[in-house]
Amino acid sequence: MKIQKYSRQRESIINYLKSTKEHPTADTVYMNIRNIYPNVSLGTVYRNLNLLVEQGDVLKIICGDGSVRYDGNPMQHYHFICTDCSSVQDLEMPPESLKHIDLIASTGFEGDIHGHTALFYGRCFECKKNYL
Amino acid sequence: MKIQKYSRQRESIINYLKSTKEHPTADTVYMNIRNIYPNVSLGTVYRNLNLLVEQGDVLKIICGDGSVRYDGNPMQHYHFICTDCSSVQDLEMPPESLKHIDLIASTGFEGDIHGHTALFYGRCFECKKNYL
DNA sequence: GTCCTTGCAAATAGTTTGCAAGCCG
DNA sequence: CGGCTTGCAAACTATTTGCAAGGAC
Repeated sequence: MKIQKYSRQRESIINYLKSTKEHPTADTVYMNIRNIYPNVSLGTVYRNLNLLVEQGDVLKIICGDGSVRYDGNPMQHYHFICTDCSSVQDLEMPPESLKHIDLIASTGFEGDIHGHTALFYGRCFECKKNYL
Repeated sequence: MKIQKYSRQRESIINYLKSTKEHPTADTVYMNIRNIYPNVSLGTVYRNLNLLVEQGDVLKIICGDGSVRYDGNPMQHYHFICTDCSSVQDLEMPPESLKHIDLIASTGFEGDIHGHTALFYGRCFECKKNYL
């Protein structure tokens, strides 16, 4: 891990990410940080997001359509994305509850499987209400 | 499904995709089609890939890093990506062997889960040899 | 003072689109 | 012929990077 100095922009980014459950995009982070530091640049936001992801302080979520979102909770957990409103939500399931699928995937495969990524989709609670 | 006319470029793209297990990127498809039709444009390749994916003739694979690859086998199946050489390989496991994880993910979640995407990673058979 | 970090702008990668010409049916 | 498809180039989106000025320690 390389030497790193304090920066209020970085602090502000991580604070914002830890304060929300929205799983914002880089651009949404940028919009929010600009409320506090109006001169912050998008480049700075990207540089810090990459840094935080590298350090393991923030998760980078690649959604099913290739778009990218960030999560201030670095603990391993699974995500759900609503096919109606595109919101990304955390799932409560314990992370180890899917550990066995690596073994299932290994059957008949000659390489070594070390892990997986998974993303669940469907209709979220809010959108479900519109279908009554 | 809209009216569609034959085009040798499209035919050539689907033939190429069905002939390989490499899971090529759009650019790799372009390179290969250019061997047959040197004047084909990248725009045409993208237009046809999107069309084929829409029609369900081809799968679009979003890799863990957000890069995109295409698969000429449209049957549902899971993929493995090697963390050493980045190759993408098909897994033999029956697609229904993971159907139960949607139920696991549903516990404690108020929305409806309709499905999931999953991608396995590790070291492929070829790369494994280099570690003996 | 050193050198990490920033703002700005330009550069890049991947993909899409407008348009006139070309090809299928 | 009508209209889907193409090649070409320009446009676009998301992200990265070079550089001189600013800030942390």
